[in-house]
Amino acid sequence: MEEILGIQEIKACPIRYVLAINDTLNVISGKWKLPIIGSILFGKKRFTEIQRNIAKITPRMLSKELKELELNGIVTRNVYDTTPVSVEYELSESGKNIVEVLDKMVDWGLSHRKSIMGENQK
Amino acid sequence: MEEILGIQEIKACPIRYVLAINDTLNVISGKWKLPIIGSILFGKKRFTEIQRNIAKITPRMLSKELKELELNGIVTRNVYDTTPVSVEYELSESGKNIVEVLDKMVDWGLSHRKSIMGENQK
DNA sequence: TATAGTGATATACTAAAGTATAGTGTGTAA
DNA sequence: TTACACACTATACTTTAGTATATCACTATA
Repeated sequence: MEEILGIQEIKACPIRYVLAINDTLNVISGKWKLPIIGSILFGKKRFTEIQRNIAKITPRMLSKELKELELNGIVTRNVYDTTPVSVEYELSESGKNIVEVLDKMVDWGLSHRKSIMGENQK
Repeated sequence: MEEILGIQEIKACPIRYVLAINDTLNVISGKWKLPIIGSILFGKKRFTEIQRNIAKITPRMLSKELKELELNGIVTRNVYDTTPVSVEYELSESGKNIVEVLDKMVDWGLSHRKSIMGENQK
């Protein structure tokens, strides 16, 4: 029943629904966006802290992705006038809410894994 | 409150949660996977029907993506022994359930869009 | 016999995403 | 004054994703 509702929403399929899905995908797809979101999910962090948090990310990628996330309103960049300047990155409200999407993805991912295991045991 | 629950789920952050999110992302990211899922969401379809459904997809891409979706257990391929053979593609149960994830993505995408509009009007 | 449809595959290419490595300007601590 | 931390940027490169175009074996219809 719940599934049918979802289907009908997509069935109506106005362009803005497709756009909304794409917006969401753009925020979370790519190799580094999720790790970055994960890293600042429980509080603001500085550039180098995030970098230390995420194994193998290069400063180039971190800088590039943070800029993109900021531009898209997912991350807020706070510059403090200390010497030397310190910069903290934080999730916006929207950024925090994405957790709801991630939770659904975890649910689906886990149940899909289970269903595949079941197949293999047949 | 609901948000906090989600956060704590991720906070525990065992490797399999991260894997689950990645599984889900792999199913829906890329240029053609969502259009393909959309095309067969309301019933099985044949190769050429899907191709006609999705503007500008090449047979190479459709073939490649369908294979991948089948391998990942999202799509089922049914071959009928007619002359010439006809092949129908259909979403698996898991494939159908992904709609729940998509719905959440629509919700977040729309509310994020709204929040950004609000910013611009300040 | 020619033409078109079905369900693809092969080869070669371009574009986008990501990596490697080095370097910048500022300040602090030994 | 040497060395290191911070917050990056620049240049060049490789890898992956996606495109373009041609072709295949088969069959049905004109």
